[in-house]
Amino acid sequence: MPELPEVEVVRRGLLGHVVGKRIVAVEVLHPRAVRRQLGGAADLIGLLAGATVTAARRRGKYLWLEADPAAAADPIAILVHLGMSGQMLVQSAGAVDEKHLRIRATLDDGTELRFVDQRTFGSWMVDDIVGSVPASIAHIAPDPFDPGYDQSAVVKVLRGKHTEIKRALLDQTVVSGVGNIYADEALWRSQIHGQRLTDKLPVKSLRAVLDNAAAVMSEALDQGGTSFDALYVNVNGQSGYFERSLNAYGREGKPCRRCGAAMRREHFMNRSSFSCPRCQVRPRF
DNA sequence: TATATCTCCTGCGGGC
DNA sequence: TGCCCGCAGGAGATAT
Repeated sequence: MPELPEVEVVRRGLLGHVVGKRIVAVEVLHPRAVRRQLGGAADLIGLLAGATVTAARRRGKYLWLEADPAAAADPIAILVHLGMSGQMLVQSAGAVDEKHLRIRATLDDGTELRFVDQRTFGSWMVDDIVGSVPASIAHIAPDPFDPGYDQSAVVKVLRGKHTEIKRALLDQTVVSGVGNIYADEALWRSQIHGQRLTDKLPVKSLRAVLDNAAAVMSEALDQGGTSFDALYVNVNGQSGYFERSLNAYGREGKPCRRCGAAMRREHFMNRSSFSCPRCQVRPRF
């Protein structure tokens, strides 16, 4: 599942393959892939035709390509969210279409930028850039690798909330980039159960969770991201290796790598959470 | 206003 | 073999 490290791997790939290229044509093969575009597929196609990509940027799990439109105007952002299964692939013209190909952008060097998305949670949209980010993600908080990230400010927000720490970690308006996998990893490293309340946790613990979230995502990035199957790949279709380094996620019943206790799995927010019953004591309410 | 829950979607695996 | 069901989960919409 693409979280910050996986999106960053994709962004870096796009830097080398797409930036500097002009979009010759765009084809939308599934309406859900452009559901965030107010004018629909025709609008997106019209805005992108002839645009030249000038940069590839990211905030949290959102990725965008900055582009100069064909008609003289302000730069636009091609805002991309990979959802659960989105892939941005650079393919040569004539390559066989992927089964779940949703959008095809043909570039002026003959290659194609393809958006492939099995579960259709991902999307593309064209957006205005306000300040330094697309307008529609202005509410998304900086991620731990953003120059504008301020851990003290995040701790202050957490202390002002009355909610569970894992829920807060997944709230992209508090700190962005963290998803279910890295939230579990950060909490395991911090020896804190995800149901502990943010306003009851000491500042030291909140800082530790945020530090560990940044550390685990940094390590994952170094290994090309986390892949469990073919649903996450870089622009060349290759998978990352961080899955081998996970200490919590997906390890139900296996011994905790710190104390040896059997790892548990709990249902939380309609998804699974993995933790150590000995190192991460569940709070009593 | 803040927090919690529901919904969208597809493919896979397990059970019958 | 084929059908049904649960599961995976990001984020916006809706409910409390």
